[in-house]
Amino acid sequence: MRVARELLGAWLVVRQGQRRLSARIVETEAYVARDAASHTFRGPTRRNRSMFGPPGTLYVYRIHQVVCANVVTQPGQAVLLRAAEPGPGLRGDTRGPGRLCRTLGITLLDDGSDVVHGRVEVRSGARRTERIVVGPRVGISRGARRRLRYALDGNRWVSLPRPRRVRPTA
DNA sequence: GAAAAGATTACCT
DNA sequence: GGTAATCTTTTCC
Repeated sequence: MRVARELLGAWLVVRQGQRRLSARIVETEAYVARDAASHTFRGPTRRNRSMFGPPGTLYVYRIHQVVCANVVTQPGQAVLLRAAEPGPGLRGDTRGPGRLCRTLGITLLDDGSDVVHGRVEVRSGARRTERIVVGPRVGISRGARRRLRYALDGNRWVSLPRPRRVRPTA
């Protein structure tokens, strides 16, 4: 979950042919070991196999009609990218994990790729002075109370409901 | 082989 | 604020 905080402010860059779509990550959620809400809770399956890959692996899965993207931190653990602020020239809605992937063009084909050398790239950038807020995770029924959701305080691209509690330690 | 649930989103009242 | 859409993966018989 340390990585979940470090990813805040990082740039997500997707190569789309000649174009490069970029957005700045403003909201994440951590899914850790022995976490009942995690897809890895019941062991490896065909869907979550890339989540057991090495750190830096992209885990993309489908839910309902959309796909969501995660960055693997340790085998079996990952950080869900929930929202981002559109970069220069990027238009579209990137508020929410499904819309973020749709707007940036991330698909199931990117599942298992490397976020350093792959088509979908994460560039850690210097975070500004924004504070980090934490709150309960959303959209899940098990382990929802754990405060593993992180966001940049006051950023308008953070999805609702917004976390409110300012993180205790700087 | 059949049934249930889901890390969501959009649209209705 | 509540519910439906929609379909894949997982789970159970």
